[in-house]
Amino acid sequence: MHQPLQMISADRAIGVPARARETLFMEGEPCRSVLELRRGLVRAVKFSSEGERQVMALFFPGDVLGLPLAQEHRFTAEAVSDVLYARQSSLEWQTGLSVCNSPGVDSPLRAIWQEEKAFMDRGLILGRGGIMARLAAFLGYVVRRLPIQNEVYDFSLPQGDIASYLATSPETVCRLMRQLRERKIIAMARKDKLEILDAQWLDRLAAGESV
Amino acid sequence: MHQPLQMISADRAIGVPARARETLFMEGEPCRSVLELRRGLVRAVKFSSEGERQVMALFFPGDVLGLPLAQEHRFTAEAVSDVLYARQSSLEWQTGLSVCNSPGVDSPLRAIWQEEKAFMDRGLILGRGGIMARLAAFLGYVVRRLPIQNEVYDFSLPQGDIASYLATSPETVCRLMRQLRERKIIAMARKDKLEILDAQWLDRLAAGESV
DNA sequence: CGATGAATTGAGAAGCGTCAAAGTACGTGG
DNA sequence: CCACGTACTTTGACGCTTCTCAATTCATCG
Repeated sequence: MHQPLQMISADRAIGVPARARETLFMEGEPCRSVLELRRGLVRAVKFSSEGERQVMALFFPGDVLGLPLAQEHRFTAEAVSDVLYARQSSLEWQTGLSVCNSPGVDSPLRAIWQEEKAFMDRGLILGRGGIMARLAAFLGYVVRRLPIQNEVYDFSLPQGDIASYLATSPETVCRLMRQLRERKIIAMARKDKLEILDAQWLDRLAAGESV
Repeated sequence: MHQPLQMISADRAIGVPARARETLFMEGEPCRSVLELRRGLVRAVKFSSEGERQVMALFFPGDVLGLPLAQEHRFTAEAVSDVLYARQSSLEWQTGLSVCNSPGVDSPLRAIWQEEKAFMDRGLILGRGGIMARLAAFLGYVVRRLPIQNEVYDFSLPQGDIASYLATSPETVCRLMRQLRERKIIAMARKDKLEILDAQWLDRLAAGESV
């Protein structure tokens, strides 16, 4: 199932590869290393006490995840698509904390904030009334973080994950996406290609206007 | 409106008082001090880009909030009830970071994680289907963090705040709370006193069983 | 070329939001 | 001490949104 990675050293620059749906680290596991995502999407997953699975956050190229704020990882990280990432030892990272009391903070604190923000962003999105508002806000959010290639975004994110992230059902996600397509607000030439045709309209939907 | 606080020094031990609904710090304001809550409840509020208000997290006695992960505060902190808190200079706190690379981590990192967790907990609650599940999970959560006095919790939290936290309407919160009272799952002798009569049942509701 | 998981679509029912109005608690000022 | 204003809670009625279930089509991979 999960193809074993060959742990070639000296890929600090290039990055370690992982296949779609592979688990990068698991909740509860001791924090051994910090990951910096280079390519692809990673989802943070948590299981509520009753065992229900939830996508709590998404991480994009450039993001750092798995910071050792506690002894153990606070969530499970899974590759959504095929990814490339770099690893750093947690201890190494922690020693980096000592050197950051300079006023120009571009330090580990920034990384912590960036990781935390991913979770807070979901809260902000889930707080909206109406699933269309959530979806529109979500698309706006994702698009701001996704690498763009001539107007088209690489959107290889299963609708099941979107549904879980938005706390709704896959069917609803599908129907609302179709609406957005029919109204020419977005376009999807392929299932994994996203284009925003009318960003303003999307914003208005995110604001809760039914239009 | 906001009674000016007299900034008596040497209340590091006792704590500074603030009245209900007072703003402790505002989003965007530069991080000057870190707060440690001693008594009462504080809510973290954010305004979505369209100006809609959201309660993103709650802080309980013992919690630390306002950590300078960035230059500016990432949310607005408001006293829900009358509160007592201690202040520490942000710079002082930051220098504390340097001294924490020991393995026994009971350091600033723990405080960061605790603050972040408040936001993540909301995400976990909002992820559930059915508002009753959310409310039940919320009550279970709150109760685990609230100081108890012989079986009865001090629950001075307006339903409007609960509604905002749960991303629902105040009316729905009211109706569901009444259901819980009628089913003898909770009891509220007064509006600000909460008692859990059947914790197991509450858990089942939180798990999504309609029962 | 089948097999597996994801996306799609429809129909029906229930949950929940909205609007409107009245009731309650609490602090403030006369 | 009472009257009033403000903020919060409660309740009802109505209708849309969204979930659930089920069936079909579509993609991807072996």
